[in-house]
Amino acid sequence: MIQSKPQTEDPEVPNASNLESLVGYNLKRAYLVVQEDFRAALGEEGLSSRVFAALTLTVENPNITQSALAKMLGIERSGLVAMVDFLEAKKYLKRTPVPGDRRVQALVPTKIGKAAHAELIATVKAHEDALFVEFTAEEKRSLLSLLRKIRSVGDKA
Amino acid sequence: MIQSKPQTEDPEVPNASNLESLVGYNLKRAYLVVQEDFRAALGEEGLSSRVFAALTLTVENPNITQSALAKMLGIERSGLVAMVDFLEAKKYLKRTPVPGDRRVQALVPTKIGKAAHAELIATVKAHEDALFVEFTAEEKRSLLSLLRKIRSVGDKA
DNA sequence: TATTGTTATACTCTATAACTATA
DNA sequence: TATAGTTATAGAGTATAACAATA
Repeated sequence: MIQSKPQTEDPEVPNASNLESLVGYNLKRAYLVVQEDFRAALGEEGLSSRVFAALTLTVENPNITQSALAKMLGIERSGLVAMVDFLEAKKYLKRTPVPGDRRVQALVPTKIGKAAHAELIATVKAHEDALFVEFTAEEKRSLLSLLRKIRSVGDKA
Repeated sequence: MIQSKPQTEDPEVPNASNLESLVGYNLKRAYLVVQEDFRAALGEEGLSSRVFAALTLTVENPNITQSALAKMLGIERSGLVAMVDFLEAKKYLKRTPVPGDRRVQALVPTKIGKAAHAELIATVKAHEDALFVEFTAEEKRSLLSLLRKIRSVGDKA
């Protein structure tokens, strides 16, 4: 007969839900915590984390194409259009014609965009430093390493 | 002057993007890998991870109220209505009146629901076992522990 | 007054498919 | 034929606000 009482395989968390032993569930819950703090740190008018990521990669890789950027972000190119529209409207980058292939629009960060990005990076790093203040350096290293390992599993699939 | 070349604070990943050193970015990317594999494991007609979580907590906590369930899942009670509708339509649970408080609809898992849940749990655990086959037991323990620690930080905020 | 479940509504993020202009 | 960017559209997931019934 099926027990209705909470079961667990994790002896360190007595009576925990089955969900507590699942990486997927814990990843989602943890992500939401960090995401919410990210939003709070950047404020009401702040960039979303996805637009921040797009700006970061553009500043780090000037003249990147939208297709290449979408690939780096792991999203479809169609999803990038509105983000690039937004960043261009803010004068953070320019769509720029590429000599030799008139299909391509390279993304070039502006001076304003680079300055804004430098400030944003500082703000975001401060938000994570504050949020993870109870984590040792070794714990943060370990966490990042394990998360990257999950991504590498996904790359093979 | 601001450098346009990729910067990093992580000496183990030379020339990595600033994004690689951010927990939030890595959490999201890792979550998407696991989420995609979850969907594939449960198939085209399978439950979504959120509905699976709702069913799991209902089976583990029979007679739970919708408000309590929403709180456990970390979502608004309005968001639960469609999920409970779906699970009730599948005959996995029943909305049941509670004597003494006619506002409340307790959620009671059916025999069908409990059996389906037992199978689902097995499928989901198999999907994670396969996905994390390259992870040592210690790595999985460490990962779960660190993710729970992030959640506990969120609880305080 | 407060709470439970509900509805209506809207917003974010994302994907798919089809279009255009090039190549 | 294939690719880059774009548009239109739709779906999942979630939140907010308001409501009726009940406490």
